[in-house]
Amino acid sequence: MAKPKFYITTAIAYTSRKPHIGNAYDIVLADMIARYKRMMGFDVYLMTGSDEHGQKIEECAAAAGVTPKEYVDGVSDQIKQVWNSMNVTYDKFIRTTDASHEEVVSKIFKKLYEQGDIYKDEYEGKYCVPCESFFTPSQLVDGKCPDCGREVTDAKEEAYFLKLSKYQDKLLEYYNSNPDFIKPDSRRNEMINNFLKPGLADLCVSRSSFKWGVPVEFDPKHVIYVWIDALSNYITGIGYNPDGSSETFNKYWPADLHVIGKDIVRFHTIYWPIILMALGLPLPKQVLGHPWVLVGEDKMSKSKGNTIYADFLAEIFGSDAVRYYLLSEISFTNDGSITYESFINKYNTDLANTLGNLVNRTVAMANKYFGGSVQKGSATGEFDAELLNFAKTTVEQYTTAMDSYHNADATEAVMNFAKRCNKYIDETMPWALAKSEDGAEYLKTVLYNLLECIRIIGVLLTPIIPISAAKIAEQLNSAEASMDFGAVSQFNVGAAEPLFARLDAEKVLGEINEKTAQPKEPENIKTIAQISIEDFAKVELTAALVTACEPIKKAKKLLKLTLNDGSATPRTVASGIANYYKPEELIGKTVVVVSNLKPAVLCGVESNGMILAADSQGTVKVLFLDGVEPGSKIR
RNA sequence: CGCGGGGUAGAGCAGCUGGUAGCUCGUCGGGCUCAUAACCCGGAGGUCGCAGGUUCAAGUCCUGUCCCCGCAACCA
Repeated sequence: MAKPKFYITTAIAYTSRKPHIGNAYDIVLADMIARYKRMMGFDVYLMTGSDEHGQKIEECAAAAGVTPKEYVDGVSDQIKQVWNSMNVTYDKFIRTTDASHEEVVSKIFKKLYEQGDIYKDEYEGKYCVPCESFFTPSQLVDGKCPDCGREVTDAKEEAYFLKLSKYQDKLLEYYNSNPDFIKPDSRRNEMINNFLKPGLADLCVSRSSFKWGVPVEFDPKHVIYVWIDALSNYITGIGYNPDGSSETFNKYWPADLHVIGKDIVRFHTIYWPIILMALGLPLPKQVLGHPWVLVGEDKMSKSKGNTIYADFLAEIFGSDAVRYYLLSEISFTNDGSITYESFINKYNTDLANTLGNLVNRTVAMANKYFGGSVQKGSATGEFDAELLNFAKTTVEQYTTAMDSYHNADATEAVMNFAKRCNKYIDETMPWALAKSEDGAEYLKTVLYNLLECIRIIGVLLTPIIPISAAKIAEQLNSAEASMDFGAVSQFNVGAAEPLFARLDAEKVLGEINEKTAQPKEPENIKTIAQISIEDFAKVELTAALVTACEPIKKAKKLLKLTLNDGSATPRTVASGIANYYKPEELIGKTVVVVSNLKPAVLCGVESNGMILAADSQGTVKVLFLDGVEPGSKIR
């Protein structure tokens, strides 16, 4: 019988910058699953890749002074390099700039258009004439163009839309008949309650505000937007073609699992299935929205300067250690966190002490007492049964956890087993047996039991830490892949080599500090275009006394301020400083207000102007004036 | 406002269908010496956010409430 197939994908990484360890978690997790499935006899196809189109790329490229293509070539290589540093085994790395991908995306778009699932309509938005750009109201900065800061006008632009509404009921049906479609369950509820129940609005699937993308073939001033372009990689990468797909496609589609971050669950469980339904293709069987890797308590971000890169860690600790950390620390539903300290700590306790030391002491004893050659002895002891039972239970727990992608639980089960083995050594005291007259026979049994258990541990760890698992097999001199105790009856072990050397935390942290302490990057003060004095004169700044201040109920970040700006009528201003100031701290103070700012409605409150404040070291400081008459002009 | 997830020993977390509260690290004490100052055992430390309720019995179910984190809508 042919092997059952298993097609698994990761999210494709966006090529705006080098991926951090959170992005790398995606591929590590997928690789672990892929390796596990292969071990369990599946014919696995793992696809990953990079998402390389879009306005942001265009901007990044311009900033770097290269063409978009040159830019994405560079970042795409970086992505591969990071992926490779994690020792992952993908079958294909697709790039959305691959000619084969672009061609099929273009065809998909055309097909959907021709069958009426995509239609042309007008997209209403705000338009900035000098920038020739459209923005949604939420993209605007201060009600103005986010790029140049100039006024925007209401305008319409033609664009293409995908009929999501048409497939909504069908999608809900799919959810209902496939309760495991979205994992974890909480994400599924979120999709149903937040998006499906309220009803889906048709999705705008083209842009004309930038050029870097796949052009709409029959209307080339439009470019196909990320939804159809990026999501389609899962089928184009294995050879889908509306005019006739490849054998690979026919064999592997539908995907058995899309591994993605929790932030993009919506795209994969609503837009993507609908695109597929429109194409008449079967839907993926499951989407796994994994949690995030936080640095300490924070989301990783370049602006916070707390980015940690997988390849950097791998350089210092080795790829297995990084894989181990990610796969044991990030649970199924909750975000995990990483710091260098916790990394070193986990490395020492789990990998060096529990696992490495177990292997080392056992192999050393096998060599010392039996010259490396060990088979089961005829004597047995009181502690054996429990150990063997533990082995069996561990395998069960492990496979259950792995089958449902609970990697942290699986890892923990294996580590507990290693601990149990360490305990067994203390219970049986092999060194004492070696000294006693009649202990030799049982000593043999003890070491045999340990070696078999370690062999199983190695097998179980193969998908998680493949290199170390191979080293274990090498030291035991056994390639047996069975998870059953007793599959090997005779060992001829090699020399004992430490698997993981213990780390001196202080020393390593010091080294890391040295390496990460970069020559201070030129301050990220955004250099925006210079303005003339006339431009500045357009801004009216006025001193104003805060006469009242209260939180805005619906808002989290906003305070509503009532100001005396010297005029007869009180001025109301909303300000996003609720996290930094209490209302009573502001009342009675004099602040600087941009008084000729166009009014805007925020959370139901009309705001007339904005208060000046400084972003400083992650907090916000409002500019206060002392002893200035309300209404005074500021220049 | 809404949606999702949390609030359990010093820190980080498990606790599924209700029945003596567990794990890892840290800490204190003991043991062992095969091993990578590793390994094993034991102690201390929690009124399981708060308040009610159901029950013979509740972190575990119900109601209310407070706080935290994400998503979404607003950081003018």
